[in-house]
Amino acid sequence: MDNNPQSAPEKTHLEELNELMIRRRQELDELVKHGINPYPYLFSQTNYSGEILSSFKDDGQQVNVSIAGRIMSIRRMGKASFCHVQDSQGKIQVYLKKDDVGEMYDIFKLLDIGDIVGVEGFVFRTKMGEISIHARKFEVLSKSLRPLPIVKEKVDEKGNKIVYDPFSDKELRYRQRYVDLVVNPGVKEVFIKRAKILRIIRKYFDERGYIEVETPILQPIYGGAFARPFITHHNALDVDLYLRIADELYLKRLIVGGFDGVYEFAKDFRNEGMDRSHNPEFTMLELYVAYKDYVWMMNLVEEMVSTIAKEVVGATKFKVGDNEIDFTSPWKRISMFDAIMEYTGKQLKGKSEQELRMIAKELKIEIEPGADSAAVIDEIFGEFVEPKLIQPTFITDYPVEMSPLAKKHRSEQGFVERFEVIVNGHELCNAFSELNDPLDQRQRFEEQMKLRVRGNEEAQVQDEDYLRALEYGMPPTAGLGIGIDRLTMLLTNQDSIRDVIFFPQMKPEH
RNA sequence: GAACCCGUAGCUCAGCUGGUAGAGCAUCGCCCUUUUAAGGCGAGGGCCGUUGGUUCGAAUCCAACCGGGUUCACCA
Repeated sequence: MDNNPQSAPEKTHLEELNELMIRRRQELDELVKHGINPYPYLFSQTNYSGEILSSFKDDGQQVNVSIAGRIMSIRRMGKASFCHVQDSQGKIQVYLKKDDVGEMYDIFKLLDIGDIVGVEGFVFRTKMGEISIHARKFEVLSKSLRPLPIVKEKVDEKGNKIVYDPFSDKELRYRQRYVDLVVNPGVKEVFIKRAKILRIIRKYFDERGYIEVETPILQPIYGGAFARPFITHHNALDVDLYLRIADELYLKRLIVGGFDGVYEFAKDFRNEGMDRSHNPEFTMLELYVAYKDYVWMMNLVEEMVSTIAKEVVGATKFKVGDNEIDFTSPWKRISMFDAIMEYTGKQLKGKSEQELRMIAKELKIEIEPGADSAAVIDEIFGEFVEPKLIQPTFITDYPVEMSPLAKKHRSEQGFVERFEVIVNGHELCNAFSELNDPLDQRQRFEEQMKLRVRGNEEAQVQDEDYLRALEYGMPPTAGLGIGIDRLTMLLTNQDSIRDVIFFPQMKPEH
């Protein structure tokens, strides 16, 4: 081994090489000197760790296998060694002895935790009882040049796993998710469940004949939600464009165009604060179905979410944090004002902005001077009701000022046909009977413009093309939006949105 | 945006009544052909987040900045 480097340590883009990294580069050179290609092209793996472990029988029959994966631990004992190799299904122990692999044993000495190898051999059970692969051959498939965090595990007498020195630094875990995924097996599980949730929803909608569509992310006018947008610029057209905050108005244009049901898993972007339940880009599922109303949509949501829970968690009743949540239908349905009445004893129906402000004062809630009555009501609801709603609950019938895209209530003056589902104290989805009266819609936009003048940066912007579409005629339509990240948080029992997004937004590293 | 907490070896952490750095794992050398948090003996490894200040002397005290976490605000 070359122990006197002639030149100063080279640098990567991120940092100077430390001892461990220099060491691994030297081993890489050694491998090449031995005629080994440390980065070959192919390996024909025919088995996976999980499948080998579950199908093993102690019947003396020799079963030959070939696996590929990353070395996660090594125990060297002179002329024989054990290591654990991790593939997509988990880990399996590999036993190598010099008598069996010959010259290659010297190559194995040049390998480290983190290197990717292919192993051929037969399955056996060790004296200590662990099902393992007795290697006859192995191949280097990729030499790792960086030390992986070392996480050790021990299984106690009761079969519980004790983890020593877990890789737990959240900053490193999020910035280097690839490392997190390698050493923290639970992380992968969450994302596999996330994929499963998407698959189930897709299947559920496709079976009903709804069409999955794609609509613009770059929009000349942003709309469909209350939020501040990201702005970007298109050079060739020399126009500013907005990253969408919602795809609602485009999906409804498609309903005008004659689709009876459309949905999109949309990455939306909102230029706002970040916290445990907000990432600047997030995934929203929106669905629009013609000739249906919000009552119909409530039934769909109830059925679909409990179906997802059953398939992903295996039950409709399960623990999320400290709470046991029961998605079994039917869920409670209560109007927004009745819910406020229930939790505060205050009746808000028919109250003016002044009266609402008085009530807020009695409840000791601070209200910003620029707030309109809708904002006051929402503040009261958010403070006193939402956090108390643990079991899935439909909150229905919102004041018209809060919902400029929702249709007027068929019987309650001043309200719209809208519902949200609140679970575990957080909004899970939002839906309404869509406003399809173009004249009413124009008035609602005008109300929003007035709010904007009053200083509300999040008030919605008038979209003339959308109004034109409505003027051609949109059928009665039910619409729904579900936050996929939040749904995933619930079903995987994660309390931070960063744990259900592979690469959450972070400040630049340098 | 605000408050509080944190930043020491590749990883997980100790050291913080100021005297210039420590453990376990990982790494290196020797021994070890069924081990498993393998073991035994020995060794190396640090701009103590950055920049200033106080001091004879700072990982330790102070300030600013950078990054992270938590809570609150915002996100209806």
